[in-house]
Amino acid sequence: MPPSSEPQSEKELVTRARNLAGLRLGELGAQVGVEVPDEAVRAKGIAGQILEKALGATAGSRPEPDFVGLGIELKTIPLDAAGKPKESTFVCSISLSAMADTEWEQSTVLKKLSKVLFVPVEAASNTPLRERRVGRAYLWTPTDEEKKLLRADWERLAEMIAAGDVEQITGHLGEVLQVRPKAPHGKSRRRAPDEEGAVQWTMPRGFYLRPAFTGAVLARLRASDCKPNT
Amino acid sequence: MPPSSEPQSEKELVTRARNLAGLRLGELGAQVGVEVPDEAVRAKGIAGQILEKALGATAGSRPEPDFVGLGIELKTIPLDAAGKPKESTFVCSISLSAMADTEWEQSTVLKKLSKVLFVPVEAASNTPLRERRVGRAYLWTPTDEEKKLLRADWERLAEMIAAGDVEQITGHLGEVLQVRPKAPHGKSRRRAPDEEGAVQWTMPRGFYLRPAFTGAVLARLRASDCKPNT
DNA sequence: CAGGATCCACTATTGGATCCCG
DNA sequence: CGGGATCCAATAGTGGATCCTG
Repeated sequence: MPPSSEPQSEKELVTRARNLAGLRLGELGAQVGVEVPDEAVRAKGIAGQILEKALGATAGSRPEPDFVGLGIELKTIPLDAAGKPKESTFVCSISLSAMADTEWEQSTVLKKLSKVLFVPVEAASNTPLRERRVGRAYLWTPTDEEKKLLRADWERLAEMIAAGDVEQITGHLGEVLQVRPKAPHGKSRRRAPDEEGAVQWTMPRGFYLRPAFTGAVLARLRASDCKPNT
Repeated sequence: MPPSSEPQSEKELVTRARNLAGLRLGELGAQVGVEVPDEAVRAKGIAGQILEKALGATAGSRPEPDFVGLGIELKTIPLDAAGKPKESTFVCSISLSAMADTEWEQSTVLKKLSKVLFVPVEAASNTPLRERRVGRAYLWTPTDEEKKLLRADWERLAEMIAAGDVEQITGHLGEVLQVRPKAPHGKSRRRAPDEEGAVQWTMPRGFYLRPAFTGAVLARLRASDCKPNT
């Protein structure tokens, strides 16, 4: 199986994704021409890259939805032995200087999260990378309640950034959406406005969804399997 | 100030207790004739004993409410630097053999918790015992919702004990009420019925309230200070 | 022993730091 | 560098063990 072509409809995408359930990363990687390393520390992100190819995602590393034509973002979710998300989910990098003149409705966070295909992947650390299985995929659009939570966190954080208080932000802030470093190492720096609008150099950051939030989302989507009419 | 006499009304008790707010355990201990050791590990329970004397509790170590005439139980709650309960709250020992023929309505847990005077005490471990201050006291009667939670946990746990499954009980069980060891050391043993009703020797245990539960109760009671009419 | 509880080793969580690819 | 994320040291939480007094 070569890397797939882009699916032409939501239905086709979900069908394809669900047909991958049960496959191991080793098999799936081989099918799309990606070798899976032994060491997990040298392979961060590889599950996401394999699934992009297997499902025909087109955006590459451009700032667009993975499935451009469908406006759908692909996210793999690492699950622990109990089936709960093991890690937070990266949403997007933050352009610190652009936050001051952006509204929630135009934000990259809302765009990225408007329609997401979540693909769970086993990630118990004692299971070798190659043996980890793909789970059942779900297409998610935030409910009004979920949007309200995201928006409240985003506005609080955006305001702090716009005010130049980026150094006061820690990963503790935000009930469901948090800001954390997003950099190759701790010494990376980029420009941001400070309290007086002058430039300061600060660490690059990104928005992340907390594991408890993605866990609740997955639980809701799984429950909907039992009530096909809702 | 000598040890107090028993207060004659709820109102008198609460007034007395609130007049202690702000005092340090060292001062209060001196007033009632209790010397406060330096080492906290040698003084478990001393805050409770000082407050019993200061408020005129009468029951001693009998299985009765601390204020017999008023039917009120006294509990000190250790608070961390953030004002949240640091430890679980001991409710009562469990007579394992008596659980089989006891209903919730007659249980010691319900009796003990029907009316409780909670007295918070500072307990940040870097604050010396003598310097820890008494906080604002609150008289608590469980709401219907709180009673429902307590009852559900109690019935589940009582059933396990009655069935002889006491060794299967861990501190993980119970949303607000849990069962944990209550013994001078890990080798204490007492008799309990086993699965077939024969005797088995097991560790003495007690019921405890989880810190998250007492924290929520205190938060509700504090909030009521702002709305005196509710 | 019953009643007053806290101690503290261990587990679970988390958030700052880091790694690969195109 | 932007996009795909996970690693793992440090902190928070918990529950089994323990301590004092009358």
